[in-house]
Amino acid sequence: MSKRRKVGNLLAPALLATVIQRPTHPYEMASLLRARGKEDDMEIKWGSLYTVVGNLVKHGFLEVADTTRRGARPERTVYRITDAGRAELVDWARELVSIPQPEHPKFKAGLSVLATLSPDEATTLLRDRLDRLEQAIAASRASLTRYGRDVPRLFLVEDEYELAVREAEAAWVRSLLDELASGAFPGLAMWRRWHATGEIPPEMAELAERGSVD
Amino acid sequence: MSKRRKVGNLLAPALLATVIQRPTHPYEMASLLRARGKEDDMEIKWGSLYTVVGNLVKHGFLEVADTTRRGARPERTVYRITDAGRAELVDWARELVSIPQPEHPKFKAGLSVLATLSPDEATTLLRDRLDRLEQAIAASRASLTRYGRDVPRLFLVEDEYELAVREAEAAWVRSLLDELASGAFPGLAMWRRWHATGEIPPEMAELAERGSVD
DNA sequence: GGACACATATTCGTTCACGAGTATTCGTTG
DNA sequence: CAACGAATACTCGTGAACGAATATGTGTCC
Repeated sequence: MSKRRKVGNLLAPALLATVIQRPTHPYEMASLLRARGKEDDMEIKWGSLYTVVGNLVKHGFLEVADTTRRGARPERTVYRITDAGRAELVDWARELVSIPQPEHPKFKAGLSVLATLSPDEATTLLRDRLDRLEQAIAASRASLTRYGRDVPRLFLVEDEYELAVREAEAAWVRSLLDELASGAFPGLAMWRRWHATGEIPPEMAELAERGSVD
Repeated sequence: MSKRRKVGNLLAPALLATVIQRPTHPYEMASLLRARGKEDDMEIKWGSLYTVVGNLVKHGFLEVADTTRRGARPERTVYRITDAGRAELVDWARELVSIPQPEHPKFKAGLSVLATLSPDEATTLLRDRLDRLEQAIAASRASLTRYGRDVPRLFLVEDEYELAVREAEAAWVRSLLDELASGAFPGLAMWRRWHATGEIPPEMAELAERGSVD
């Protein structure tokens, strides 16, 4: 499938896209990213920053342009992008945009063990999530409007995308909650009985053994 | 925020949820998960499986129940869940369900470097993505209907969730494509000119320096 | 009946991500 | 003008994640 990259960390394309504008030192790359509101995108980890820059250099995507010192502060190494780096950035961008990848959000992991909770508790927790989601959505919408005033739309698409996805999630949770509240959720009675008595319902017994070894 | 777990890997709750049914050896945990169609959820990595089980043991969430051998095959170690393990599973499930976490899908990383591509190429690539998304959605829908025949809805919620999110993504991409095709996308002319001439448009010059150091 | 693919079951070594620490300087507030 | 918090700039060690290798068992197709 998608050929495996020499440098795999998703911080890398963001860094390349920063350095492509002009040579920079690592700390400034992070600072520029942050100023553009990508902190949420990338959650910049200081530990990774220097490792990733190092790897980019090792594979010829960046090269040292200069080293300077201001006062007694640690020395700065300023990096410049190479032709290979430009090529890698464009190629990677193409791949990221055009090929949907299976994602593994935490919520999915949570849903896949939802059965460990009782239906009543699940309902309460889902309601909590919905509240939090709605708050996050409102905040995100507000911040988009604010940024929208002086940042071109082109640099806000990721945030618009995220907002759209979060809204879809909220809608889905809402509809699940409806089914749980109204009792329309199929198998709800079984689920409830199972948690009340602790007995594995016959409908599930055979199911649980699927994939056994031996 | 969410207190940091002794064992952080999201494979862990899935494993605990498997072992809670009856004692099992690692390979069988994976095999059971796979049979339940969680392979996509978790993308089981053989390398991680044994590390994670080991860590679960180290922190007292699992304990050795038995070791057996069949023929000349490697020895199996069968694990059993502990009370601490049960508590951890439930607590973790609660957290995963009720607290939305910032996610970092690859597409978002792609969108955040979308400007490195020309508007025309971006359009083509987004169309590719939409095609692939639609195929994935159709496949996912088909598999849900098939499973739905004999697996209770409760064990398919993650897949329903994923489907809903993918559909939202497709809708969002579609609407972005419309704006690009019709020319309604704000700043499209600027974006196009910039890629044609290579000159940084004045609207962006000041923007690009935001967050500079010094 | 022999060959080949697929399943069983795990170990090991390497790479990589990242948290936490460090040391200086700047800006601000009382 | 002193003091303190924030920003600057990076280093290092730990531990987790994973790829790849290993080796036998089992089913099946001709």
